[in-house]
Amino acid sequence: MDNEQEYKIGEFAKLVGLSSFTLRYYEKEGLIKPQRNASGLRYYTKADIKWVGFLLHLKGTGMRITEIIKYVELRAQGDTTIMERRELLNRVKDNAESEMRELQRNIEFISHKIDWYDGKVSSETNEFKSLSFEKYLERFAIYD
Amino acid sequence: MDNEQEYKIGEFAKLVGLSSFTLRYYEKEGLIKPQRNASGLRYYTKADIKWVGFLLHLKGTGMRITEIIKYVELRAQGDTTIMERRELLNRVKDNAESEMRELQRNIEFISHKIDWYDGKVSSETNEFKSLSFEKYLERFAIYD
DNA sequence: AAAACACTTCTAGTTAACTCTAAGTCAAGC
DNA sequence: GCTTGACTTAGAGTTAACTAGAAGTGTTTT
Repeated sequence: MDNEQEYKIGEFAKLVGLSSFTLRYYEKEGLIKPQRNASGLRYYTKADIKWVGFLLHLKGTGMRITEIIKYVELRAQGDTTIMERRELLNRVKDNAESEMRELQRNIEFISHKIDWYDGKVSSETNEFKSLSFEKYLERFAIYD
Repeated sequence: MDNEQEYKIGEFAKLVGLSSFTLRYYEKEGLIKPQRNASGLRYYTKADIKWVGFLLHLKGTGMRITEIIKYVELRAQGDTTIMERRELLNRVKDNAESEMRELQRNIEFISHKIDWYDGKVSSETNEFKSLSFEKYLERFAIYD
């Protein structure tokens, strides 16, 4: 098993889609701890690829870097913090889910607007009262 | 019909959930054009409530203010820009939808993690290889 | 041995969308 | 008539997460 492949910061950056700047920044913040070789150069492994993948998933749910740091610190404290970590993730998940419902509603709204542009919405099925909205826009258009 | 209710900026701000600062900022950017009374004070109407609602839906799909301004300008140019506006909204919608799929994936990931914390994921059904992830975290936890 | 890349610390700039202050005037509501 | 709120312009501050540059040294690759 040649599992012990090591990557220098530049290669690793390309691999995970982050810049070297960002990787050093994350390290300074405590999010990544690459190893060092005899000359002091950073080396990243396949485990780091997974870890960064995890980071990006957390970030993708809207979790702030400070929260991710908190998670990492809790993990470092061992098994006594398992419930706390679970609850942290649960809060993050709840937030992400309500963000998603919100996004869904906004997409629906904009879809109706597009349908209106396509002439697919008749005035009797027009939930969003586009016509009065358009009337507003007409007044709006008067100005400059 | 007492439809012609008018609101001063402070009232209106509370009504739509924005600050007076933000309303003046939006106005400066060209997103809102409230009317003025004889003394020069801004007055907002019910049409403005709808308009701000629309704005917030657009903003909620990730549309930038500069894009919303572009939309407003297109509308002011009249019916010849209808297709352009439709396509603008369509691009915004596509972006929002792919953002939503991304968010969905991230939520799924985090849900799996929570399940793992709950001990609900057995090692044979573990798609996300949490165990090796945890092994990584163990190594990670070595460092202070 | 030269080019390309990595190391350090420190510091400053970027971006979007606000958010607020100053300073002085004016209007509205009780 | 006093308090609260609105008006103006101009400009500074905030936030998060990068992003970059200087300046000088060391390492790796070709």
